[in-house]
Amino acid sequence: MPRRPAESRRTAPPSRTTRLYDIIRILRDGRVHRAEALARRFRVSVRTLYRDMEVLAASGVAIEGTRGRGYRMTAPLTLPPLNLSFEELEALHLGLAVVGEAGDDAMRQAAERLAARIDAALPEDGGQPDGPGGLALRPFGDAAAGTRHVTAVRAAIRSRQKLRMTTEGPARTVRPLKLEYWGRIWLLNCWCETRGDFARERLDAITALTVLPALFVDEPGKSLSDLARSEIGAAGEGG
Amino acid sequence: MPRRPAESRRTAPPSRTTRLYDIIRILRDGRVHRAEALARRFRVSVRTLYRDMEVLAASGVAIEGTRGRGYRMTAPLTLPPLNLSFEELEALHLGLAVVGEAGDDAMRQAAERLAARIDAALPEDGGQPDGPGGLALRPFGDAAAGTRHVTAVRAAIRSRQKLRMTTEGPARTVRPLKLEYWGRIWLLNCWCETRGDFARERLDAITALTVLPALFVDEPGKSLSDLARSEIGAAGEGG
DNA sequence: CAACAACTGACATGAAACTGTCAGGTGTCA
DNA sequence: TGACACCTGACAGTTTCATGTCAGTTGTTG
Repeated sequence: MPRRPAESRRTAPPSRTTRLYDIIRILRDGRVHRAEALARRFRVSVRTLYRDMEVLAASGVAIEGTRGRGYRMTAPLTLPPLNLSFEELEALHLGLAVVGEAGDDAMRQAAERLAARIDAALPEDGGQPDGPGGLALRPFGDAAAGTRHVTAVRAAIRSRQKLRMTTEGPARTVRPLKLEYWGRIWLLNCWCETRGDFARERLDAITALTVLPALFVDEPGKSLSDLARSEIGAAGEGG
Repeated sequence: MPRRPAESRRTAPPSRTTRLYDIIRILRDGRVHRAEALARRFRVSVRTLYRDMEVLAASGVAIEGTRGRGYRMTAPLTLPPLNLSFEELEALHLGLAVVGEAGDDAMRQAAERLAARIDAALPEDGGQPDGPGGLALRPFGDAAAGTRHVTAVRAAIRSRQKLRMTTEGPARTVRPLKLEYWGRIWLLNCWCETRGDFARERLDAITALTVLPALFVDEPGKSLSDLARSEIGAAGEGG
């Protein structure tokens, strides 16, 4: 059967794809729509309209149908498929983790929901997701535990407040100097008052953290620039 | 023509959808692959392989083909289409704005790039995007300006540090009490020492902000609970 | 400049998808 | 409890899509 030229689509019944997009546009008004009315509007059977709704739902469009009532869209915003570098994924994850800790209730819940859904959308085994469009990558996992303290630590660095922290040993008092980020792991560089030496602590290993009211000032041999010098010395020796 | 039962797919040539997913899996190694080799591997013609690449690219998969060389994937991570509530979009945007301000250089750049691309992916006019899967909604706009001070203000609230701020009048010293979030606008509820009264300031209106070392304690009539009582009183009178 | 490999349109064929019809089941609401 | 409207499987007929073939174009690299 010879294919109709594209311009005849204006008078031909619309393709299924076109109809699906049009259904989305209509539903975006947030109102309830009955399948029979939509079917009539697109001049298809109600069975076809039910098939359409099934396909849209399977494609990830947030549609909900209720017996005795009709269809409505539950999330009117849709991001298209996004290709991310690893850095962008980390930024996305970190940003949602920060909002998940620091935002007000509604914002925190929204951030947590979104992070969970992004996590679910990126399964670890690379398996094919149920619906079309998805791709498999790696999960967010427990990285939120590592970001839990970022906000507090960063603020303490800025306001030069000492920290009392526990990792696996006894609690220690430290002067937080700088944060580093190594792909999913945050490292705190600090002067440890308890041990009298510089230390590097992974934030995800901190089990208890208290921001102390005590402030600190730079002292010779214990500042960020001293840390940098000791690193340069160590790097020089190492080769 | 009777439809083959699903289980016979295991011995039948794979469906196009399966092949497309398999192509993505292969390309994810980051290496260059020639179309002829992929075609041989999937036992299809090279023309079909070229059609597949066109469909994958149109679906948002980050593939690039170079004449004389082959195909490779340029962004190995892909988020599928995500349906977002307005709150989730705000959380996403806020999270990226925070990382864009607070992250280290690589993280900040990644956050800014991603926010820009999300912004671009949600055009204002609600038009149908070029490829399948995407939907149009509203742009991010300039909300980052309003989030610039969130981190500092929140930390000041927690550590009970006074703030010196300028909006459109002269600089004022305030005691930050609580932050509220009203869909893209952050409001700071505070006791204004300069004016001797409670005040509500929009964070995006703050042009200069300094976190003072001075701390404050609750005083009768000037605390968060006093603010709540004054709000209840006003609400009671109003209706 | 030649080799390499991406890239594209047109056509015919067979397979797959879409559609309407039919019959029947199910949850919500007043 | 009845009205309402969602929901689903099976079947047959129609339409669309995927594919291979063919011929030709184009950009990159050494």
